[in-house]
Amino acid sequence: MTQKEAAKIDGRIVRGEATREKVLDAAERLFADVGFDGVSIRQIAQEAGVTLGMVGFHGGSKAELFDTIVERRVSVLSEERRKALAQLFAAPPDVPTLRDIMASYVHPYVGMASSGDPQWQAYTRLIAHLVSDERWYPRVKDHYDPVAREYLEAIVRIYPGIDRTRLASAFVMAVSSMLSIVASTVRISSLSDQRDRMALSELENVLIDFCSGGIASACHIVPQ
Amino acid sequence: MTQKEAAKIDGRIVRGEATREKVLDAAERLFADVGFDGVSIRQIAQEAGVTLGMVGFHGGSKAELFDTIVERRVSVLSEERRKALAQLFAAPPDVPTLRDIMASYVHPYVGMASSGDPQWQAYTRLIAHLVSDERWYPRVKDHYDPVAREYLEAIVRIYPGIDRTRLASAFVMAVSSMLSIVASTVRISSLSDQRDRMALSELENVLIDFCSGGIASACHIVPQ
DNA sequence: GTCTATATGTAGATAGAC
DNA sequence: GTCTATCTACATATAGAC
Repeated sequence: MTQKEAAKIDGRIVRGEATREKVLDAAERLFADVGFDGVSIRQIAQEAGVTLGMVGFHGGSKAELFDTIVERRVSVLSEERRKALAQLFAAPPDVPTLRDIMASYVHPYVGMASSGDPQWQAYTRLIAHLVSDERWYPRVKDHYDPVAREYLEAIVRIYPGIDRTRLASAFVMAVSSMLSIVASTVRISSLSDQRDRMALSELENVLIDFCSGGIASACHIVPQ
Repeated sequence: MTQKEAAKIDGRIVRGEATREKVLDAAERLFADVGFDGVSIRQIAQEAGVTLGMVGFHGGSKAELFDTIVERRVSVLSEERRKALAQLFAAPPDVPTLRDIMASYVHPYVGMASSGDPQWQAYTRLIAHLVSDERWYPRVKDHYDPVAREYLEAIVRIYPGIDRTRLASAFVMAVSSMLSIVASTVRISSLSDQRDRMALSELENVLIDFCSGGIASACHIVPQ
């Protein structure tokens, strides 16, 4: 019996899924605003429009709830990036530039943030909290590291003589600036009108120039 | 009557100052580890080795305590940066490079972090939390913005035709990467031995290359 | 699946003795 | 200046009725 058939038969299951999503979405928004410790489960319940018990039932403990929220976004983003990177190397005669590679890393993230989906916007703010959090950073790091390593190797393929230690450090710096600028831009634009969504798209080019130029400079490479 | 004379006459005043410092230092370390909401006043009291009432007496409310901790570092750092920037422009025939300017912004911060003072190390981790925090960021922003503006104007003086909007964005990106990389490096090295303190000094050059190269690239400038 | 009620602990802040 | 004791509110988590 498929899930869909089950949903047909028993209305409570679909209602349950809807409730679960309301809980996760509300928690994502609140965690994004004030971080893990700044939010109470009661606030999440109120934001989601459900009772306190429902948060525990669908989300488990507060920490489990947080983990769930992070994990459901990671795979989507990693998939986008892998596809973008593969596409760059798909046409053998054309060698992608460092800027191309960084653009393919940055663009999916900015794309999610500027898609208009308030949940993805919340997620970018949530992630920005995590990079300075000793408790959660190791976990998200494990999720994002595999793809980041693929990007480092792609850069090494183009610049075989590159200093790998410097490259790794510079890449972390680039990611930090991306997370921070997107989160703060989203934070500002989510308070105002449509016009500001353009700002993020324009900022994307500045960000990509900054990241690729910064890495090139840090690794003593002549971008070409 | 000077404070010192008062201290001589009444021993409680010096003891009180010492207690106050213990409270502020302990709070700084704990806020750095887990952020504002992750710490209880009781934990601060225990870390400082004082009673709960003492934290309230010397630190005021939790928010006031936090403000005090941030403010006592800002002036020191801003002073260092202003001195460094003025020195760059002190010898009129020599025009400082963009890299020189960014180095004079980054170096004081890295210097405090790598000085070995655990309180300055804690502060760098604390600041890293704030940039993604809606409640505190506006306040520290007000503290740091004046000096940042002086740096932007210094860069404009060297590159009069520069795109100021791009420059401002790129500068924020550079600062973000600095805050993040210093905090995470300090976090790692504070758990291990002296040898790792070298790492931050070496990383400083990579960071300065990254920031200046990134800004140059984002502003379509040819660094020279 | 959903709700109410509650068990159990901890939060920030302060009053009052010394 | 310092300590103890306590007020009031809110936290997480779950048991049990529906």
